Amino acid sequence: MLSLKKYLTEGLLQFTILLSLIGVRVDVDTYLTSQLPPLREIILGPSSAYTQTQFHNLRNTLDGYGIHPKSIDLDNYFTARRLLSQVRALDRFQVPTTEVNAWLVHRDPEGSVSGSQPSSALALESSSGLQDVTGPDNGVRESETEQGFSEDLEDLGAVAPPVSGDLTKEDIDLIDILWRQDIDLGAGREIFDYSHRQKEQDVDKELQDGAEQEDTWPGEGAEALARNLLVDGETGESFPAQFPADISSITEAVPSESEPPGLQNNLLSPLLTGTESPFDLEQQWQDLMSIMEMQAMEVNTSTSEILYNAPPGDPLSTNYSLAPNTPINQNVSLHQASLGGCSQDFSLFSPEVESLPVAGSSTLLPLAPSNSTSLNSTFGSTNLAGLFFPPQLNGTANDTAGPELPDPLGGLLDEAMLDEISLMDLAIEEGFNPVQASQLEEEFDSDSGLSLDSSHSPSSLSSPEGSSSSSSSSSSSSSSSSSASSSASSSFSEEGAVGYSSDSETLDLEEAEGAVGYQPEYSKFCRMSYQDPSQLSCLPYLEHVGHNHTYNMAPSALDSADLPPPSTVKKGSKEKQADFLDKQMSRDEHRARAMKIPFTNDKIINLPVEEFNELLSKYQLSEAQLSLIRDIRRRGKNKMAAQNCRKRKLDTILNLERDVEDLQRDKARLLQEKVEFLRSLRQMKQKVQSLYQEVFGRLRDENGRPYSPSQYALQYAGDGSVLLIPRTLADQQARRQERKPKDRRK
DNA sequence: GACGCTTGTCATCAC
DNA sequence: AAGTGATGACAAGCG
Repeated sequence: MLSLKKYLTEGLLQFTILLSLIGVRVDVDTYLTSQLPPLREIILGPSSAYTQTQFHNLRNTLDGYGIHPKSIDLDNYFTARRLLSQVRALDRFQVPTTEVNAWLVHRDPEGSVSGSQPSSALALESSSGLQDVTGPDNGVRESETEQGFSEDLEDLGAVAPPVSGDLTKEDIDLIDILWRQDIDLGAGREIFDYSHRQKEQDVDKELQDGAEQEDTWPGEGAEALARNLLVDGETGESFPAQFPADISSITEAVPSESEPPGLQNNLLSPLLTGTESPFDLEQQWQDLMSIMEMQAMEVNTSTSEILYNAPPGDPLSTNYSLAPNTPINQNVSLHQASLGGCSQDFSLFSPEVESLPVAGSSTLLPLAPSNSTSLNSTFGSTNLAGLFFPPQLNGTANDTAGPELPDPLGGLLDEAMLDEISLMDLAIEEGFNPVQASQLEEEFDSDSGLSLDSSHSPSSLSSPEGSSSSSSSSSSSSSSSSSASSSASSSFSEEGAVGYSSDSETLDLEEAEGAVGYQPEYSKFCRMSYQDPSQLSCLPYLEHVGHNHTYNMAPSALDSADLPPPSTVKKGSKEKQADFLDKQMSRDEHRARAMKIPFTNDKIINLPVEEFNELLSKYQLSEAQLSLIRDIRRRGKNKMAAQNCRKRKLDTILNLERDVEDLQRDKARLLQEKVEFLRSLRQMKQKVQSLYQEVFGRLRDENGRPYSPSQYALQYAGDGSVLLIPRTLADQQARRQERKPKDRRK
């Protein structure tokens, strides 16, 4: 029951706070279901701050500082509050440039070529990809680099503005507004959902239309070959184009004339699979990507400039575009495929080209959601094969041609890609990618504070008040002093709960001042005074001037009984001072004086039980006196406990606020990562498409005529072979394969 | 005088 | 069982 109650109270409280801070639309369930312990703790967490026991444990076990959790560090306390406004100022969608730099550093290794070659970012790919492919003489690395660059530009809208092209200005504005709201509220993927759902519907329609278009496509090759073999138009040699199992290239075609055209094990090329689901997925991605791109550019100018606008400095896109490109020039070759030097003709009969207003040079356009039916459907399966099977130029004039077909591994990769995609979407929707969890921790190591409790944040470990410590950077003095004081609090008698043995200083002070107040409080106020304008609080006799509203109200009864009215006695300065001091005394102090308690309230409150009892035994005290002493002790301890409790509450709120900020930062970062992933994916698809077109266009039948794209399609088998099969058969297989992932998801 | 904030205090629970 | 801490609730005081 206890744990349940705590869960309810703490969980609800924190949950509510989170919701209020981050926005109603926060999908807390995702965090709850998230397998990140810190997140769970944020919501349900054994609340470090509210659950004292676990709070202690966390401190002791995780912090390693051994600071007593109950110690009140008013330095941190007030520092945190003072800096709260500053922290709030940061509570907005921000992707610090440092983060971007971090990405660059992290991703450099991935795309070493791209990262190290700033100029590459500017390269345009567009149609150059095909040109590069057709030009075997081109330097492998250079050509590929340029290709990747051109793709980048195309991605940016120069060649193929996929989604933005469909959006009207009003749409863009609306999206932008929604996006801003999303950012402010810390939520908003609904926006994307909504948008891409609409897009999805549109895409479905388009897909259907496109399918019809494709069906009615006039076939140039005319006769439907019963064979799925590649035939050299010149030699008449039939052969199946084969890809090496290692996926890295299209190996020499293995002559297998006996191979029936309908090898069911062969998987349809992503280019040829004209099914809806992949298309939808692709469409959604592109929609989302375009939206986020616009958003990213507006939300974070610097980031957007780095990521999108500055071609030379676009490390991400460069990386992604180049990485796949690098391997492109290897091993891929369709031997025996009759090129006939008509590599440029393929665009004329290529279904993709014809069906789409995209020429061979503008192969990127097919990606436009509006009309890229065949392409979208083909690439719809989101095949990353391009990464692994980049187009390669063989260097040899003929066979190379190099064309690599979209995906040698065909459906295998398609499924894998679907999984990957789903995982990515899931991660993004949930705000966290399990795979990136560790990365997130690294990125936000110091200030991440993904966890609710300060104990998770190294920076917050330095002191009981994680928030204050985390924000202590603004005032180094405060941080140092606070941490030092908190760490030393156990040795001092400042914290009544911690150090009961009141030091001589306290006693002296009290004796000098006539048992005024509690030394612990004086120490606290003095410590906080360095940043508090009212440094007078350092002076014990001024403590209550501005803060204590209760103790300066001396009980009239007691006062009258014990202390003569000021007006009736001397009216000298001493009397005024005494009167002033009296007003500074707490009610309990007045009572103690009235009852002639022989020792100070501080002793009464802060002495350990044993010493306290020993002290009582030394005096002959009446029952009333004993009762008062016990009440004073109880109230005094409770007073400090209340202070601790309130401080913990504030800390908890501050920590939650910081956590929200961190989560928002993470979300923004993940969204940008997603944008980059989508961008690279689109580039790869474009590349694969162009390669497919090129390969297909170079194929010739026995008569030396090109195959009709409407009637034939290239198909990839699991063993890496590439087959030319009738389009109808390819479509059937494509549909079949698309059902698999769907079913599997269910 | 109402209002918000701070602080102290009480009651209660849990350890 | 007593002592103590934690915490919600309330009240008083102040600006």
